[in-house]
Amino acid sequence: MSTSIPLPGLESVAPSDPPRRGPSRDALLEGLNEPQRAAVMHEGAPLLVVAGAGSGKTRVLTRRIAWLISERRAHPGSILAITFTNKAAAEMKERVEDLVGKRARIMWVSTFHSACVRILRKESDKLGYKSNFSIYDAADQKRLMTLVCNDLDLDPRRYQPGALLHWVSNQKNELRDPEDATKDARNNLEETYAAAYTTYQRRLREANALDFDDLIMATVHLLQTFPEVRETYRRRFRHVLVDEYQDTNHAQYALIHQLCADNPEDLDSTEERVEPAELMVVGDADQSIYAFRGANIRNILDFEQDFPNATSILLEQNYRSTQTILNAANAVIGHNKGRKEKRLWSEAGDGDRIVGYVADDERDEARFVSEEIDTLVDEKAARPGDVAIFYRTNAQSRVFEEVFIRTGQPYKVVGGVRFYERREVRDALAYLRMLVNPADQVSLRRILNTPKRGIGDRAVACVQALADRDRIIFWEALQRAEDAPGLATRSLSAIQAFVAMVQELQSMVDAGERADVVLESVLARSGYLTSLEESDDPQDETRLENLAELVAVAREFAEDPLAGPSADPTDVEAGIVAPGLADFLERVALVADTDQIPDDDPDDQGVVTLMTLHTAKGLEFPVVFLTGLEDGVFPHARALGDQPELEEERRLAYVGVTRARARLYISRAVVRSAWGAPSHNPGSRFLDELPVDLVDWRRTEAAQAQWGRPDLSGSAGQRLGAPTVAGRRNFSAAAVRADAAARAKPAREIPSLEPGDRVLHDSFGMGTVVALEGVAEKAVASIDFGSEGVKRLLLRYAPVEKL
DNA sequence: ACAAGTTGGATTTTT
DNA sequence: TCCAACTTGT
Repeated sequence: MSTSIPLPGLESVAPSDPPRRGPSRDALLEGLNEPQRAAVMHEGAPLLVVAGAGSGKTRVLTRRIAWLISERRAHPGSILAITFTNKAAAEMKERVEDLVGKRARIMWVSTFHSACVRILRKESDKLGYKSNFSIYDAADQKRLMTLVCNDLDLDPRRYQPGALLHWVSNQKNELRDPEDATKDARNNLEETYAAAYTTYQRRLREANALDFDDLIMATVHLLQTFPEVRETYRRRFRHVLVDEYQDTNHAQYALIHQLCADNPEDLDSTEERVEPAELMVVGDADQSIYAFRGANIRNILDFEQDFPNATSILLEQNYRSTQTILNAANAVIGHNKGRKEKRLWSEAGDGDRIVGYVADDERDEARFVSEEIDTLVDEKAARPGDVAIFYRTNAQSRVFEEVFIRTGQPYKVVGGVRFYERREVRDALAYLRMLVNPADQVSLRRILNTPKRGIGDRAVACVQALADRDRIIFWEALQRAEDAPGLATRSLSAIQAFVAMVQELQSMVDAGERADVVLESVLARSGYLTSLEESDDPQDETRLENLAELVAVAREFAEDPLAGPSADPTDVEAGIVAPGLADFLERVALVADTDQIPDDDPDDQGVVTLMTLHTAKGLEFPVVFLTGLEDGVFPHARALGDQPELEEERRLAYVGVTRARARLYISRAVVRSAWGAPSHNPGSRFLDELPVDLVDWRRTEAAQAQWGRPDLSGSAGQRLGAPTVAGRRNFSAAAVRADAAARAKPAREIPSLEPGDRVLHDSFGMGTVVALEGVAEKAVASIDFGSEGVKRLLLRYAPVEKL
């Protein structure tokens, strides 16, 4: 392929010499402000770019990479750029390619996870994995952890797989392996958790599988344990750039540190010491909204301590929004403590005031939004495609969808149930994964009896017993099922038919058959398609469509190897590897939905976009509706009593506000039905943090009160008063009544509690109330359950009984 | 072995 | 309210 990689022999053919083929110096700096230029041109010491919302950080990143290549003669292969999403990676790559041409293709522009997988596939044997390892996502993890809980005979009420996994994830993010966790367990609970972690990890290894967190942790361990491997990559990557640095966790920080720090302490052979790579990280602490997933905001706040002699550059000029919107954002985020001061400003002028609306209930809120969109469109002030509606939780999208369906307004919901999480898609992928990696027990077990082929629990138990007895993996035991004691003849023949089918499919894979071809065979041979076609369930028709879609995705992949960010273009261009089934699976595991990524699709100009605030990060819209601004909804109820969590909610509000270019609407509902029962919500505290003169309130609570307050004198009022009165004296009667109510209806009376009260919880046992917050429906109690720890429980639902 | 019924649980989620 | 995971019944 005739690329622009400088090859001495070919240079004379092209009259223009290679460096000049790139953009000129001036072109690379054109349209950048002073600090942006400084960031692009910076040389040497580690650099932190604090990039406020809309301050052009992607621009800085892409221009800098282009600058490194064309002005500083960096080899594109020596550049490692890390982003958080594949979409961002693809976009960055494309933009750099636009600037410097095809040679940009051999850069590593990828997510942390993709980069780690690429390293691990090469080096997996050093860690005792085979290079065809599976990558487990959240659903696989949960399944595996459920198996572990069964193994260990853990009471599923006290030890939920979800909670265990969360804990394990935290351990991995902190780079703590099962031994560390076991060693440091300080009580019964932690010992059990550590035991679960140990078993979970053992089973992952047996399945030749790594979960998402492992990908990072294993890579760090690899670099720490094998200095020669680390030096290879340190020599290779001369420039490392990290986007969204505020969202990195400790393991990711350690990875960067391994690659870029000046003094990896554990490196003793000084002779081979390589100069550290040049590091630039870009981020905004105010947009850190993933702490709940292990992101550590300290990484960015402490950058200058972590990397001595680091410099930082602050980007405060915003190119997206009006000053009114920025003032609102600045005011809200200013309420967070301990942040580095940063004030966004814009040359765009003040623009329109923010429009506020207090609705009677969530339907009224949706109606308001819908009518307002109509007005904007009628006045030609905006197209529907310019409009986005944000909410805190996915469940809130429903009302908007209902209204839009009624009014005929086209819309799309981004997020929610994702393509790769659909049952049929997961089933199909499980087939493919077990073909590539038969040790992958989670996948194998998933499809063993899907569609139904008469291999039930009983049969599985017999085979498992054989596997345990002879210390072989489950798949091997299946192949020798005739040796399994106690297996019914019928089950045996079903298993043998299954094994024969799998072996036949495996031979296709071994022959290097394309992913789409294998997939189609799987669907046909397994009887999966037939079972869906024969079903009367109307849902199964959609399932068939989804599978057809999956086949199409596989076909596209098989025919377009370069499209995959995880494919190594160096190898592909050299013709070393053709993308196979394993590559397809890797791509599917690491790349989130392609079909739900919102971009500037011209078809979507007539379509309103709905999404959660988290999904909105990184996007921008001319018109934004920020809805559900109620204490308990946004900020979320679980954050109300917790300062750090409340600050994260506030950052979320900051993210939401700063998505808007020209027009921002904020709204809330006085009454909102959640899970059936209506509840009366006070306005979000974030509303009070907005300067009053910025908001034009179209309707206020006082105004809506005049229309009659249907709910206040009735049930809501009683709910407020009753528990307090019922408390103390009459508690047993109250408890009985609450119990009866709980049985009859999901909504039940709330036990009235005070700090110091003893309570009994269905699963946590005895506890002592330590704190209370919120009233009525939203009353939340912090209860100390001794060895179970302190839990925060929403009393409306928590199964607690006052003693 | 599987289908139907019951219960409990319920943020956000780039990978 | 709504969905998924369990239990029960055939």
